[in-house]
Amino acid sequence: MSSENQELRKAGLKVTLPRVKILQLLEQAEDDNQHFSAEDVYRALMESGEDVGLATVYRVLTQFEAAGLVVRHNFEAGHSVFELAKGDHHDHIVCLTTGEVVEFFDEVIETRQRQLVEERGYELIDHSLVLYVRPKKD
Amino acid sequence: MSSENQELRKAGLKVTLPRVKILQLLEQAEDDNQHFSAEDVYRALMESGEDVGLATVYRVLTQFEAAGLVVRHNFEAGHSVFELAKGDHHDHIVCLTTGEVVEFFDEVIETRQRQLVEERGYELIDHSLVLYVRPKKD
DNA sequence: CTCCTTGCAAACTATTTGCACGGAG
DNA sequence: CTCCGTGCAAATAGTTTGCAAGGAG
Repeated sequence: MSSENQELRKAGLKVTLPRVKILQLLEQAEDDNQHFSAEDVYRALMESGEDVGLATVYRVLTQFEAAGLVVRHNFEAGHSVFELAKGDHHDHIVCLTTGEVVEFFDEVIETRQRQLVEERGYELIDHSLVLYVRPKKD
Repeated sequence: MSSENQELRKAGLKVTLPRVKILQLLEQAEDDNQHFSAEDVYRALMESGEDVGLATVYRVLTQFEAAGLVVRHNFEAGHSVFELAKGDHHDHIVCLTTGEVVEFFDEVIETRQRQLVEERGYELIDHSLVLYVRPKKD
């Protein structure tokens, strides 16, 4: 019994082929390419011969997000990308030249954010930090 | 001769009614409401009796962005908001309860960002930091 | 069996573009 | 005058939804 099935059940979702396939795909993602658009997922499924509709991909990803299995990012306008929720929070560095996405976590920044928000009488619910970079030339 | 006209010329744009009106609107924005979607701008113009097409609003805002007069943000998926570029860089706190947007600038975070990117062999081109909050209940 | 899911197509939302006319310089 | 800029409608891109058929428990 694959672990995906249990994760799905735990999330209150029936174990169906599209859900299992999509979850597998996200879990098997290379370290350097863990961020997928709905199209990416759709294309990958097509290529491995799975006959899943794009609408289903969107539905499944949205359900996964609601269940906390997946996190949705909006690095750029016009489309979302999804990545498997690995429990740990992290922010992103997006390379404008190569499109590469690097994850990072920095306690100094995290702490400072909480402080700034507190000072202004708010409670920090979530945050999004994206650093857009280019390879250092020299 | 209004200052808007000069700003437009400096940006290499002809002085036309839609451009002047939109620029005025952005400049006259209240301190607590400086972030407009294209729809917001369009609606405001309609209400003041100006007959400008939504397509033109998009075109003008995009030109303003290219000219550096305006900055575009994607706080949430599905639509952009624009604010007048005031020269200074700042980040945003978005209240999930009231929709309010507060600007802030923190040197500790700014410095740290540059550091993190350098360490990884990149050059920081731009960044986007949005803190999503709720009013502190007590 | 009974719902939850799915595929497909149509619907939607935000934004962009083609085109002929109108206005700025 | 000569183009650039504009309004309108049609086109696009990403995402969502209605519906009837299919599948999980």
